[in-house]
Amino acid sequence: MTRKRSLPTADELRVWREYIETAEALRVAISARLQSDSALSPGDYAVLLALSEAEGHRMRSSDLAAHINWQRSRLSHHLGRMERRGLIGREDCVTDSRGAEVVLAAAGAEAFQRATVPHLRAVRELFVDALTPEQLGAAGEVAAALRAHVIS
Amino acid sequence: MTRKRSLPTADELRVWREYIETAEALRVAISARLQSDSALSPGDYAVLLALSEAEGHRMRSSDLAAHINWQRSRLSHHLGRMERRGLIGREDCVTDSRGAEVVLAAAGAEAFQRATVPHLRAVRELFVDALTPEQLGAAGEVAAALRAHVIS
DNA sequence: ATCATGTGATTGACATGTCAATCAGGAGGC
DNA sequence: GCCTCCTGATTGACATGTCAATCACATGAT
Repeated sequence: MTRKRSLPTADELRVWREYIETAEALRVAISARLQSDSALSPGDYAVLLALSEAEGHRMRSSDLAAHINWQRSRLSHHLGRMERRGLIGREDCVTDSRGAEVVLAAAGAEAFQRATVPHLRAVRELFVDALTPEQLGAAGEVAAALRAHVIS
Repeated sequence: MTRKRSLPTADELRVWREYIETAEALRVAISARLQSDSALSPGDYAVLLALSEAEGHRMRSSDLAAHINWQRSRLSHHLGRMERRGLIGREDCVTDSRGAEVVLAAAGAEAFQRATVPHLRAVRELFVDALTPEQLGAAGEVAAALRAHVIS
């Protein structure tokens, strides 16, 4: 009957705003917990998590960037800051002189240890506990549908 | 029977990651559309939208910050950049010499006009069209539940 | 070997965001 | 008036993020 509308209705727009603002508020809240529990930013945590799970607690810079889905230049800047704080180190790569290996430093491993349980607890308290099991399932489905649509 | 777990299960964690990463990916995708359609950032758009809807296309700086839910310092920095680009202007406030009034400039009004329809179309295409009506409703409920829980 | 081309990583310039400090002007008590 | 305290707004220092340019080395063709 009616042609497909090209613009969202007021209700659809309201849901969009709630969706995006809520996700942002959650991100901020979880970041704040992480920061106060362990003095790590979400970026620090992502890097340290990847290194902790890596063979020998070390990884090629490019592989690390791909693993956490970052641009290389972003990683390079972030590693510079993390290196200054003693959380990670950088070494030359044996098999490719262009390459750099990122190594988990002792302080980094310790900070990550300190961060992980409180962080997971925060995810549970702020996200999982806010939703009924049905809502949690729905959230997963919505994310999957959106992801499939955005990527394609 | 079992005590409440303090940490999320692997499934719960997976949903969390999908949720937060998808929201981020959507934010980036919508930003990119906005940027290429109108050379405006999401921050620019929020400011221009508020000014466009304001009486006389002008607003007190603090009111504007409260309206779009920004810290005052963030707004101040952003207005500085927008002023340099000629999108807005700043005038002294008549009733309070401390205050500043932010005014929509001609270039800002024009850029906003150019941005709004493509932006709404992008929201429809990337968000609304990705979801069934049931999923859209569920997304709204999930956001409401999370928001209520995070705020409290 | 040398040269062109591609790849790994860093860098610089800039936009964006936070926090704490500052600064100017209002508001009330005296 | 004058002093103190509160409030509106800006600023500076820094963390974070993007993009384009750069630089060094690897790789393959000749």
